[in-house]
Amino acid sequence: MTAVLVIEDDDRIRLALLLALQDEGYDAVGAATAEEGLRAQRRDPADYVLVDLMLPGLDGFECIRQLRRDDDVPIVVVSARDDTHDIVAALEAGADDYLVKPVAIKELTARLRALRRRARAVVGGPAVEPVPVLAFGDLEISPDAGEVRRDGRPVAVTRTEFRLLCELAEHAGRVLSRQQLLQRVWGYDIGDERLVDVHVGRLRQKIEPDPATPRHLVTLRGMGYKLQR
Amino acid sequence: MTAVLVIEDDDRIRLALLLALQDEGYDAVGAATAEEGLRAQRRDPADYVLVDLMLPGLDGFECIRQLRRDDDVPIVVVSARDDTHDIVAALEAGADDYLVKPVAIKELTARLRALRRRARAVVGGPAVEPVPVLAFGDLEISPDAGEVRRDGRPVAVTRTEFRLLCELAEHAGRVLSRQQLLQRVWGYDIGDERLVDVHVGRLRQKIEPDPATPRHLVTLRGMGYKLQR
DNA sequence: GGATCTATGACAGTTGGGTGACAAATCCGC
DNA sequence: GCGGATTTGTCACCCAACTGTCATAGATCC
Repeated sequence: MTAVLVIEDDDRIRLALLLALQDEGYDAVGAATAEEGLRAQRRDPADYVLVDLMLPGLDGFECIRQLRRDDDVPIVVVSARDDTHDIVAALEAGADDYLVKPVAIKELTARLRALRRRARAVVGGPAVEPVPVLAFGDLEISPDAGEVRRDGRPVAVTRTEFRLLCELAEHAGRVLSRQQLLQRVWGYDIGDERLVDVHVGRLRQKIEPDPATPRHLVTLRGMGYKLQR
Repeated sequence: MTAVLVIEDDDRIRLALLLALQDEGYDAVGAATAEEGLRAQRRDPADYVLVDLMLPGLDGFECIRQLRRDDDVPIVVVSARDDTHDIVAALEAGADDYLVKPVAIKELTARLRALRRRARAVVGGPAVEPVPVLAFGDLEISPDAGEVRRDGRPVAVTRTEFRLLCELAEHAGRVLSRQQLLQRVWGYDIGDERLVDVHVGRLRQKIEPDPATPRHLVTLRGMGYKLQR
């Protein structure tokens, strides 16, 4: 059965969603806080996660980022706030869809089905499907395969380096500030920005032909880092 | 460049969408009917398709089904109708997302990016998100990339110069007083206005073919500076 | 021609980023 | 569990690049 995790602090709404989803044939479980939800998803991963934005403690955005960090589960935001800023921020954080309360259960399930078509394409599909690769000149990154190659030869990078690289690759050509990187790779709200420098330095040692004069992973003084061709 | 096909019969809306998407760095093309859109997509497949539901002749639902029949392109419905029935029907027909007019362009592009994360896995999909560029003749400024180009060649500018340039570019064609620039670039309420001169001068050295007779970054004596084509 | 506004070169103080060293934390084979 | 290897985060130092100030020269207006 398809399992859905509903992270929502309002008991009435959570219950209503759970019942409606169960009516539609889903195996729905609830969590009242982000922390609880994250724990539940780690323990027993659902096929979809519904998350509210305004949660006590860890808020929805942070919750999304943390979910996304170690899971590719489709995430749908269900929020009372109908504000472009929130929508963009939630999607940037890693959400797949954003619905404004009150939601029609039929629409919700239709959107879940639409998401499944895409999500399933990743895991299922033909066995010999070409692994998606982001290429930057002589540099190749396969986020799904967890692999980095230079000139076709595999390069051993650590997990943190890999996440950092993926984050930069995902936004190739754009500057990402140290803050943004800390936020997206480490999930820190605040923290020592120099940490990013160190990992960028280490990454350069591995992926740049000449680490002293980076060609791909470049510094924009005062702004941040970016990955380019 | 990432291509978007916009299928929408209302000329005004189609044009507005095309312009907004082009501003965001997409290669956007339009079609006024479903038939025209289908033909365009077969001839020269875009990376995303935006489609209206109420189209003359073949309607949006049918259009989606036909697109879906021979293409896995992400499809986003942009419709004036905010009705659960329509939403469910469109998603069932094969659409990936559904937005209600009027759409915020920032939300639209955020949703396209979110879709890309999912779609990428299928066929390699669109590579990386395009980076918006402001163009002034031979001068290109890309706020997101933190990059300035002249005649296509990158120009190294410092952070302050870059901010100054972006501020001027954002209000292209309009005079900005030294006060305004100080306020917006430096955040000073008061301060030495000469400071602006110095940075304008440095910027000219870098972006003007002949810094002594500026063509883009011009002085309006007694008023301030402006950036023009 | 004088007053006012702008351009620019020089300079010193400051900032920002690269890097190596090191200790804590984590992983891994046994 | 245990011990070594690897990874991770913190720190401090150094250098290069950047910034703001000032003085002077040049341009423009009336």
